[in-house]
Amino acid sequence: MAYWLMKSEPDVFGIDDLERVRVEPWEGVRNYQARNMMRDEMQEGDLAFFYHSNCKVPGVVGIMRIARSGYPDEAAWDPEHKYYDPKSPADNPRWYRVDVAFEQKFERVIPLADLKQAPELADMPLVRRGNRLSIMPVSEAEWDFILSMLEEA
DNA sequence: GCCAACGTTGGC
DNA sequence: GCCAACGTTGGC
Repeated sequence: MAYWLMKSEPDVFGIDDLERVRVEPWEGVRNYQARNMMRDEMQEGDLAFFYHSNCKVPGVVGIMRIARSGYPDEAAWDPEHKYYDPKSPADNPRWYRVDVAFEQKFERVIPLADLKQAPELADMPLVRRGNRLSIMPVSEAEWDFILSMLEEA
């Protein structure tokens, strides 16, 4: 089983939204690196940190589970849709999504500022300057370390 | 709201 | 195939 981290803006879709709907297609990813991970690597049963970006306190806010591995992002086919992409025809889909299921909302946010301070996490794309990758793999050691940060004051 | 960093587009 | 211009991301 693999671990991941997935970013979303809470104003658009946050952990509370996921808790309410329980399962949600993670649509609208329009970056090839992230696409490849969803299409080729994410497996049902994998766990992912839910990360809030572009908000007052960016950070890790909970855990979700991959409920369905990669399949074409149908939003790309709908001209009315925000995520429509005419270059992604139905017979040759360019964009993919996975379904995610709510697992857990943390008692508190683990702020990006704290993640940046931990030498154990220095290799994560998340803490590297200028990195905009919205989906990234997390090693088991990084996963465990981030969870351990919850215990701290 | 600002702006640095990055990915994508499109002219050539 | 290069690279400047542009749009987007996302922290601050």
